[in-house]
Amino acid sequence: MTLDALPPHQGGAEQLARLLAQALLTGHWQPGATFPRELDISKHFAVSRNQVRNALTSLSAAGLLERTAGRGTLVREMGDWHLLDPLMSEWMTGLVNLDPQLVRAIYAFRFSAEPVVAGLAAQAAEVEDLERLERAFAGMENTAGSVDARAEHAEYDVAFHDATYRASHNLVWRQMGHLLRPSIMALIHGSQHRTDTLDDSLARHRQVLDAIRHRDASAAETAAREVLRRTAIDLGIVS
Amino acid sequence: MTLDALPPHQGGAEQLARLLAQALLTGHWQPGATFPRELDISKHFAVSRNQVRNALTSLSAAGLLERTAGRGTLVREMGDWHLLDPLMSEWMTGLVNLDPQLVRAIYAFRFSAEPVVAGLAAQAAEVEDLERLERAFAGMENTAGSVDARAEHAEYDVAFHDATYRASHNLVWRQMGHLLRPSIMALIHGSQHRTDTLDDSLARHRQVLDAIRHRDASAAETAAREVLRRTAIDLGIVS
DNA sequence: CTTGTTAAAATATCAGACATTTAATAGACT
DNA sequence: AGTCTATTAAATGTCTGATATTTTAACAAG
Repeated sequence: MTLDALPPHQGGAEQLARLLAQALLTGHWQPGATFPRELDISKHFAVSRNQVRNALTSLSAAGLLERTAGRGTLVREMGDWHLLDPLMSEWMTGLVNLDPQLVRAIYAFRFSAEPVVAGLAAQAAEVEDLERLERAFAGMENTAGSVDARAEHAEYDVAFHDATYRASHNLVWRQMGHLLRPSIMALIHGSQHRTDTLDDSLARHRQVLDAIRHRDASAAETAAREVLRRTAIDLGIVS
Repeated sequence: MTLDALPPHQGGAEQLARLLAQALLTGHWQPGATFPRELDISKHFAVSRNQVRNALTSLSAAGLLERTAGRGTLVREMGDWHLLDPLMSEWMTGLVNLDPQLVRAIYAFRFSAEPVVAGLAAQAAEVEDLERLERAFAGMENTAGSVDARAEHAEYDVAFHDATYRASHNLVWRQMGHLLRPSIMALIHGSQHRTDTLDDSLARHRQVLDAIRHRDASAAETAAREVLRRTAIDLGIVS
């Protein structure tokens, strides 16, 4: 695959990194293939070799590329990607072409992990955590009806789950909140948005919130599982 | 804090990055403090400014530093560290001065996560996964007695838990295996190494292996919890 | 007291030469 | 023929010095 299929580029090595990363994430290059040379990228986008090198440094730090002197740059396979690198989450948000296998993997992770996280949150949540959760939930309620507030609703959805991870008060779990945005965003398309399912989703989120508020760990676990269950069934993760 | 307290340096930006990272990880600089300037580091270690910039790029990608043009380089607090970055795990291994709060956080994560992972492994393990687990367990058995094989025993211990994460066959869980090495290594010091507790540990690992082999998810969960329980009690994570 | 200007200091970027590593190729010797 | 050894080419890595940009602080003018 060549560079010609990519959109133009404007300003900054970070933008260039995002551009190339998104191309890699959506499978524009086969794993194991050789990536274009630095000078070719430099010519194509009319940027300095430095910018290219900075961008490629980010991509190889994220496990998307493997560079060796003399040989060139190789495209790594999905299993080598650093899915928990915050940069990866940033690059993934807004992509509608994400590999379904990847979406499934991330959601399967959430389906197994979030009940535990909710349980920990119920044990460790402080006042500010509850306030964050309540703000996010209120936002979800307010934006539930209108069709043109779907993006905003998704943001509150992300905020709710992220608040759950943060409420666990564990440094490691908290970092995984980064995965939420791409995971939730990737599923907006392809979901039904019927009013009854939306009400259902709201009710289940409320149960999570209540369980955490009452410091009931096992109730929070089952409630979190219920929140994710329907989508998990749709994705074939659980029956 | 100045650079004078750091050991000398030899060869490569990666080595320099490791050196500085380990200094940051062990708290040589206070969060919020300003890090030495590029040129000062360059002078002090007698390396080119390029090497310094490459090293600092890694450190800021890992969330250890925050660099802004004109202002300088600031030291970030522990909550901002990217604990799941593989480079971080590499830098942490071999450190005996790790912040106890960090060790506790990582272990608390494992204590909540590994039962789930073991359960998934019981559902998803394939032949090669079982072989990996058995090889690691056999290594643990063979190195259990001798005192001077403690390091080797720890390696097999890491391999066993890593094999569990891999057996879950989930791309996200698999990445978290990186955390195992620093977590296990950090606990070798300070543990008792009494023969009976070691036998006990071996027996519990065997139960995990057997549960996965028999595809018994809930048995694997409880067995994994038992493996981690004693240390969790010692660290005050659970009572 | 506020605003605008200037100067200093730090990181960011650029350009070009040079170094190092890797792979392929051509030759020489057995 | 086959194998080992130079040689060459091509790619990434590194160095150096100059320049650009950003931020902060000092200071002067209104």
